[in-house]
Formats: sequence, C-alpha cells, structure tokens
Amino acid sequence: MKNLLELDTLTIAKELLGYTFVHESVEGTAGGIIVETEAYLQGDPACHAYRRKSVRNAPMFGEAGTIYVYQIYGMHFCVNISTNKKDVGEAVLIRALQPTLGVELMQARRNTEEIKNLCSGPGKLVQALGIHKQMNNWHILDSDLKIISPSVQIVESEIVTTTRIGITQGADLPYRFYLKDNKFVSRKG
DNA sequence: CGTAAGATGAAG
DNA sequence: TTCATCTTACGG
Repeated sequence: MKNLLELDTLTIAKELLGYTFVHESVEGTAGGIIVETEAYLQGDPACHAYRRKSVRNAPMFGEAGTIYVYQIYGMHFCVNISTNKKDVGEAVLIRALQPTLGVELMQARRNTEEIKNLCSGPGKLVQALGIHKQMNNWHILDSDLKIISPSVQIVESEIVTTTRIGITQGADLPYRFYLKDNKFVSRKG
C-alpha cells in the first residue's frame, strides 16, 4: 500500500478497485471491497482543488494518503484519499463498496436491512462505516481507516471506465472506474 | 455581505 | 422527478 500511494492518481483510482476499505471504530469494524472510484486531478474543473488552496480543500494538497472528508448538499459526506506529492491537489473519491465486514453494524447505521443499499454511493458508505468529519486531514496510515490489498489482483478487463457522476464541469472526462457487472456500484451509471 | 450551486439520497 | 439542507466560493 505504501507502494500504491506513490502511483499517479488515475492509476491509484483503478488499483483501488478490489481493495478492502475498513473503519475500525469503538462500535466495531465495518467495511467492504471497493467497487467504484473517481479521480480528481490538477487542471480538472470538477476538482475541488481546481482553483485555490483553501481551508476546505487543503487535505487534497496533503501527502498521498491524507484523508479528505467534505460535506455536500448540506447533509451528506464523501470520503477521498489524497494522491500525488504534497502541494499537488489531487485525490480519489471512494464511491461504492461491496459490504463484507460488520454488515449488521452497517445495517444499523444505515437503518436498512438491504445489503445493496448499504454502501452503493459515496454518502452511503461514509454513513455505513461511521466515517465523520473529524477524520478530515488525517493520514490514513495514522487513522482508524485501512485499505487492504486484494488476495486476487483485479485485471484490466474487469474494470469499466466512464465519465463521473453528479458533476457539470469536466463531465466528459473518463475518470470514473468500477468493477464490471458488480451490483454494488452507485445507481446512475 | 448576498447568494447560487454543489463529487447526494430517499421518497413520491 | 422532486426536495431536503447548509457550507463554501465568488461577485458586488
């Protein structure tokens, strides 16, 4: 994983597919297999770090592995992992997981029994894993979050590349990746 | 200062 | 398809 974080952002976004993303909290362990990601790059108008470093987007400029949690639409949160060197504002958004760990806990947090509805969206997985704003700007190696490499490596033919969800700027850029035929990816796509 | 848009989700 | 909900960025 130390290795993983040294790669370029688009490669990391693809590599992350198949990794297990976990949060170990006092309530218990919860997590799943990453099945959908999006990359946000320098010079990309959809990137929160497109214009200027600010209080909000500062974690994107941190060392690779810095956690970026932000609130969206006044009610949901999304989690990113900063990539590239310090002072380069790039990151990978974790968009969906296939639930594997702490399913019961995630069902309680999400208030639904439906496995398909636990982590099939960036806001959903944040809620299911109990990720909160306090983790913003921490480094993942120094946090309760973990990313664990897959036992069987994902091959290129299993990865689908498309445009990103929910953006208006840079809408034509092919920076979204998900596992082919996986039923836990977020809806519109 | 005022305000519009935003990397969404749930319900109708 | 609509609406809930509120912070941040940007213009005046």
